[in-house]
Amino acid sequence: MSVRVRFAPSPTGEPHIGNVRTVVFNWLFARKMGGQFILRIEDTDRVRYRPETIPVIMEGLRWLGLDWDEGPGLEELRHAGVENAEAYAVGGPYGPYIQSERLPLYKQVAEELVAAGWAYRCNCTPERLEEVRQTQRARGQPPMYDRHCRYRPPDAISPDEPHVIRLKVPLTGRTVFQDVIKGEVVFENAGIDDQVLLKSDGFPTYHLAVVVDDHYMKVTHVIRGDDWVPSTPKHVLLYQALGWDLPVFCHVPLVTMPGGKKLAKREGATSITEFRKQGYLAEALLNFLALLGWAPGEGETQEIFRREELIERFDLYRVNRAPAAFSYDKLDWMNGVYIRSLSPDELLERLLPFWQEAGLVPVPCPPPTRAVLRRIVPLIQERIKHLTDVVEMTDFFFVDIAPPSADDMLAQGLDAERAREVLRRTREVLADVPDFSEEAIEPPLRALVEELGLTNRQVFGLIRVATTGKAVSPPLFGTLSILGRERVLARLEAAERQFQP
RNA sequence: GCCCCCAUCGUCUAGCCUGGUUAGGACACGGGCCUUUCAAGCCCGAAACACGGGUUCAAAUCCCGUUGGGGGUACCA
Repeated sequence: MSVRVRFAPSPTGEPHIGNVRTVVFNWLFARKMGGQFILRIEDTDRVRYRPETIPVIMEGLRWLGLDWDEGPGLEELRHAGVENAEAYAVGGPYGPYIQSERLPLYKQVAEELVAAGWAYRCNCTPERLEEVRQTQRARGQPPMYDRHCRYRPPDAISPDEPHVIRLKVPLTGRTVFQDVIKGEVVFENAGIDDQVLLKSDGFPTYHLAVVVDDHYMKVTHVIRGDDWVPSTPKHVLLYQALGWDLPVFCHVPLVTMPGGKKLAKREGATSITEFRKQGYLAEALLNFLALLGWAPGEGETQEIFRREELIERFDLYRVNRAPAAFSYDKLDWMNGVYIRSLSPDELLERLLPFWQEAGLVPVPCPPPTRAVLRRIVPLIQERIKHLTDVVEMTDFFFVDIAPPSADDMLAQGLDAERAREVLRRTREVLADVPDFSEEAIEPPLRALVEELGLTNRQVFGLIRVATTGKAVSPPLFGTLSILGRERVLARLEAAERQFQP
């Protein structure tokens, strides 16, 4: 039987990076096993529901290269109010893939459970429930539903009045399940709450919906975050009540923030959209995420794995049991590695939107500008860790700079008189070179250093500040060449004027 | 509180299952080389088996406990 796994986000916002890592494991496992990866939208929480996040979630997955074999089709996406639904519709033989489109199914299963004595109706008010919990807490007891309605006559609550349906958890015994990375996990039934399966608004809770859908969608491996472990016995009970085969459970450890603390906005990106905006490459993020909690083992020290290599080597059974802290440092390094591995043309394509976003390059990019960009790229390729870094590093190519302060230009220890001389002589030399190519510029400039009896650092440093306005810039000769004679001479002159009394 | 999970350098990890390693790699960090700045690259360095008991000739590896961390405890997922 073919492996079938799923990612089932709740459209209440963008999944945080820990969830995304879990998706990566699901996807990798499906691809590795030649199985199917299913996308299912779990929109059963009507209070927090935000339909506009559905396409955002899908865009994120696509950007990362995590394609799904089955998922919401055209009609369901339109029902959900997704604009441009055609762009996202995939469909599949076990749809619908949006839970709000499957309500009758959940209702039917819940009623079957009631009829079979595995569930019961409950019309306790939220107020009563809260009261019960309060007193339990006060007594130091675990807060659980007190099963008030469980012991009322079956016809005490009419199917027509508002009520919920709860799972009738066995009072004794234990529920056991096997987990791919944890092994056997045991729960005492006495500690398991009579979970609500069907809410009073007719929507199922996660617990009912996930079991029903995973069953009917023929999901073979439930790979999800560790936080679901305590709910799993409820699901197991449901499978048993329904007489359905259990899927293989695999609870992967959670991802924490660098400090080891819970994932939270604040410091750094937490969603795919944010990483994308901050100039990370999809292939770098994928590589990084795959290695967060998983390693090929067997003494392997390689860390850079292309998508195909990840698929080939990924092993669900080797996923680490301990939680992993997200490391922006390591991601940044890896992003740099991927940036450096790109061809200059490819890098240019990736960089273009960031230059445009910053307003440095027009949209669309005119061919002559593109030619200039193509010359800039090799100069900055090994100097950026994020695509966004290019903006600050190259802005002086596109906009006029203010003449640098005298202080900035004297940072290399020259006095004003000397600095003026250097700038003047540089201007003379550069005015004379036959063409403004890097090759034509470098030798006379080096000769000038000799002539003035100064160091490379002193002379080139000054020229750098004068022409780019920065103490740190791409390599000088290439930079000057791209800037062009006219602008270089003008900036040198402006810089020189800074020393006029 | 109760339940569940987890524990190797600061971080990600290899090693653990099938006890015997100078406990390996990477990021970050420190130093050096290269060098027009910054990077990149190369070399070197510092850095870990949480603690306590067992079992054993031998424990990072197996068992128990402690501590610590995380998760769950909703008509959220």
